[in-house]
Parts: sequence; structure tokens; C-alpha cells
Amino acid sequence: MARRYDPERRQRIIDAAIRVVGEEGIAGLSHRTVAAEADVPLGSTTYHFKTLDDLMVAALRQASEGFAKVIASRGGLEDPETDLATELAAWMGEWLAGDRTGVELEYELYLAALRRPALRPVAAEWAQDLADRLSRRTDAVTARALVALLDGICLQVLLTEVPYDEGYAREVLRRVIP
Amino acid sequence: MARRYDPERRQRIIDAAIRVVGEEGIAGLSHRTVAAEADVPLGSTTYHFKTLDDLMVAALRQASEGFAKVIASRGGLEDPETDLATELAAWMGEWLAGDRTGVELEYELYLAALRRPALRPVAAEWAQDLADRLSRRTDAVTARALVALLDGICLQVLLTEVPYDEGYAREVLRRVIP
DNA sequence: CAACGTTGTGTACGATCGTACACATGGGAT
DNA sequence: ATCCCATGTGTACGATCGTACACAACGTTG
Repeated sequence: MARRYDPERRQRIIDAAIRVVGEEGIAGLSHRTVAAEADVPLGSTTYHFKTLDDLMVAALRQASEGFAKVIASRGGLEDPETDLATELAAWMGEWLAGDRTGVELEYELYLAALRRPALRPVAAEWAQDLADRLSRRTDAVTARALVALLDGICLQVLLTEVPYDEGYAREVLRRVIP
Repeated sequence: MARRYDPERRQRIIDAAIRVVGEEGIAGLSHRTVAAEADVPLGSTTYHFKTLDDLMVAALRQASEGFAKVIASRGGLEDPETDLATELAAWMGEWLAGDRTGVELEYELYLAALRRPALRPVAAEWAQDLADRLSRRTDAVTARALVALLDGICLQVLLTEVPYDEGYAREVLRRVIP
């Protein structure tokens, strides 16, 4: 039977789920594909996550935390000496220019909340965290508007394959900041 | 055998697909569910649409055209006497307050382009049409920015269940318009 | 050290899916 | 009138899915 003692089994399943979504999309997410990717038997994924929604919630939360760390590590966003619009436009450019799989993965999980109410609190927390962080540089209304505009600009790039235009992003972001 | 002569078969299948996506989401879309909804045999859906992507392209295109008609019928958007930000914020409020299924359906198909390259040209056309329409009231850069901001605000409402705030929308839209 | 509950494993069932294919039918071109 | 091909129908196959369940192993608690 060769039972494996694996105290981090649950975490490894989440990591595997994120890899699966990154490579195949949510459409390719199943208990079986995750089990194969994590190298655990089928029963193990169904034991730790009764439904796929549970698994997606865990994956979205982990993606959100990873995103928050990346944001936090970018000091320029908090430095009052920098221009906020310039900083945001530059950061978005780096993010979109990097690993496309990661960007698509995060947006796909985030947007999945549209049809899956279980994901909405996590998605809301994600957006709220980013807005809170921006609130250190501006007021709350502007912070929310910036989050909306950032999302909209990213979606235009991702959905329509229009190349990212940092100058355009900087310009319109600046308009929103009073 | 009772073969039915049905010259609008293809169109009825698209209509059925839109109803299925509206009620069950893209996850519930299959040749079989659409065939049942359209009251046609399975072979008929696979004949008219070889892949589900083909069917989604047709559905997205039809949704886009319906959306364009709704926009066009709203005269205020073109009337230079009205305030554009106020008009857009009011229109978004009506749209979001109306049939939620329709809103979710349109966004779900639109966002599906993230992972399905076949949908991207249609999604791009959708966004471009709206931007072109807005260009009659403002410049091209502002029009694109407005589309992005509208998308971002709608997503915040749909994903996080924050109630729509028309005053907030009007305010930030106004900032983008030079 | 014994009982128990958590964690892990293997397998099976019924449902659903995309796909393929053989065949029927009838409109329109010739 | 005849032929051809787009259109429509029915069925079957293999793959995959969620779910359930019986059982094994191990850590913990008493």
C-alpha cells in the first residue's frame, strides 16, 4: 500500500492546481488532473478539497498572496517622491512583459468569481488589498478608481492582443489622480 | 425519420447557446446541452459548429451586436448637449440594475477570450466598436481609456458584489475626460 | 499500549462529454 | 427530370469526470 507520510500534502495540491490552471486553464482543472500533477492518488485531492470550488478558493487565495508580496516588494509604490502614475504604468509594463502564463493564471482565477460566488470574497479581498495599498499615496476614491482602470487596461491588452502602451497608461492614470 | 426542414436552424442553435451560457455559464456549454435547449438532435449542433469554440465565437458575436444596438438606441450618448460622464454613469447603472443574467452572460463570453484565442478578434471588435462610438464625443485616447474604466468599474461590481455607486462612477469618469 | 480519529489509498459506478460515421432527405443546379 | 451536395438524424465508442466507499496506516490521546 506504501502509504506516504506527507504533512504538506495539502499545500502541494494547491501548488499543483495553480500549475494546472496556468498551463491548461480552469477548463482543464479536475480532481484527476491535479492529482496527477501533484503526484498523489485521486482520493487524496477529494479528501483535502471536497469540491473544485474549494480548491479554486485556495488557489485564488494563494495567487492573491503571491501578488501582494510582489507589490509590496516594489518599494517605489510607497515612496512619496515618485510619480504614482509613472510608477504604476511601469509596474504594469513589467508585469505584462513577464511570464504571460502567470498573468493569465491570476486573471483567470480572479475573473472566475463572476460565475462562482464562493470566489467572490477572495476576489474582493484581492482588489481591496491593492486599493488599501494605493490609499497610502492618495485618497480612497482615487485608489478604487486606479484599481478599476488598471484592471481595464490589463484586460484590453490580454483580451484584444493590443500591445501594452506604457505612455498611454501613464497618461490616463495621471488623469484619474487629482 | 421525420427530417425537419429548418432554414434557420443555425441561428436557433446560437440563440440556444446564449440561453445556456446565461443560465449555466460557459461551464455548462456542450454540444448536448445546446442541442437539448434548441430542440435539435446532437448531430445537428456538431454539424453547424465543428467545435465549441466556433459556437462561442458565433454567440459572442451575436451578443456583441445586441449590445451595440442597445448602445446605439441610447441617443444621449451622441447628443453633444449632454454631459458624457453623467450619461455613461447613468447608462452603466441601468445596465447593471437590469437583468443580471444578461450582464453576466455578456461579460463571461467577453472574458473567455482570455484563454481562447479564437474569441479575441471578436472581443477586440466589441471594445473597438464601443471606443469608436465614444470617439464621436471625445478623442481616441480618451475613448479607449473610458472603455477600460467602464470595464474595470463593472468588474468591481460583478466580482466583489460591491453595490454600484453612480456618483462615484460619474466622478472618476469625469476625471478621465479632458 | 490500546483505542480512536485523521489522513492516505485503491477501485468502482453512473453520468456526461467530444467525436465519428453511416445513412436519410430534399433543394437547387444542370 | 436527374444528380449532387448541403443539411439533418441516429447511434455508438472511448475518454473523462465527480462521487462514493471500503480499507490501510499512522499520530495522538487517554
